[in-house]
Amino acid sequence: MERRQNYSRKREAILNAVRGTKLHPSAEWVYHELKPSYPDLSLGTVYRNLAQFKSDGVIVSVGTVNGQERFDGATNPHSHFVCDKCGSVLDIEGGPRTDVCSEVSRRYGVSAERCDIVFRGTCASCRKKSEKVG
Amino acid sequence: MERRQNYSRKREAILNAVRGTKLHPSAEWVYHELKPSYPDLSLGTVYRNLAQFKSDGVIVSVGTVNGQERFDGATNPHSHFVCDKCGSVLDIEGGPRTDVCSEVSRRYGVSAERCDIVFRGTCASCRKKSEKVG
DNA sequence: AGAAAAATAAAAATAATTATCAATTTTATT
DNA sequence: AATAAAATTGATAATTATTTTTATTTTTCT
Repeated sequence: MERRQNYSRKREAILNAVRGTKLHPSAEWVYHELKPSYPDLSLGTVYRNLAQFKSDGVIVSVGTVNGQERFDGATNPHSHFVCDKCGSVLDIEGGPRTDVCSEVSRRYGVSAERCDIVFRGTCASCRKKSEKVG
Repeated sequence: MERRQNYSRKREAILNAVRGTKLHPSAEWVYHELKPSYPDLSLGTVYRNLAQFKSDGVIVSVGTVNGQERFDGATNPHSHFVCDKCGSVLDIEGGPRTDVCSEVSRRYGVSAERCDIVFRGTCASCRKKSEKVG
């Protein structure tokens, strides 16, 4: 008989933590989020499980922001906005991504399976702060 | 009188190394590329100058591939393809990026200045290799 | 319950990047 | 060309994010 997956409490909690926020969290964030409820949680476990989820396609990597990899529990095709000032990540809905992927695959002879679109600039909140100061 | 920039031999060589390749190199790559011609070149100098160029907008970051930041000396708007197997990065020309940026800025109240589109999958060369093996 | 397999904690190890600082190179001035 | 001032560098240490290791614990199977 084949093994079940996801049969650890902590593994479940890690996945739920990623799915339960719009913050596109880092491993560190997940760790600190769960530490109160799971006092013996280890940071290595968070990293190990996030890597597993990512390679299983259960979660997705948004890329590296300020040196830390950020994750997204929503796997439906969408883009992201990253604030260069505070590093916050925002979901951007829409966009004809699968079309573009097959177009690129054909034109360049590659096999483009995913297409990550990342907008960068200043988020609304940081824009307000800049106005007040400068 | 104001200071000139770029008045170091090594700094110039670093910029030329990035501009002179389509490989979208990492700091390490640039270092090994220049080491023969500049035997006393230090890796820290490469990192320091790449960071400077990047913040000056003279070069651009393609993002992190296998834990290493990759750079592009071409700053004209274009997208990239990253091979998940070998980590090679390919330029993808075209795409209505500035339009999309202002659209996103308006819709989400942010200030999207750049839009990085990264395709991921398997490159032509790695596809061939897979065919031979599997 | 008890054995086998998988997952974990804690700590050490790695790898990429950044900071430090004395020495060198470059530029400006004489 | 000599010199002073400023910027840049090499070498090394320090950080930081992430991965690996191993003994122990948890989970599943019987």
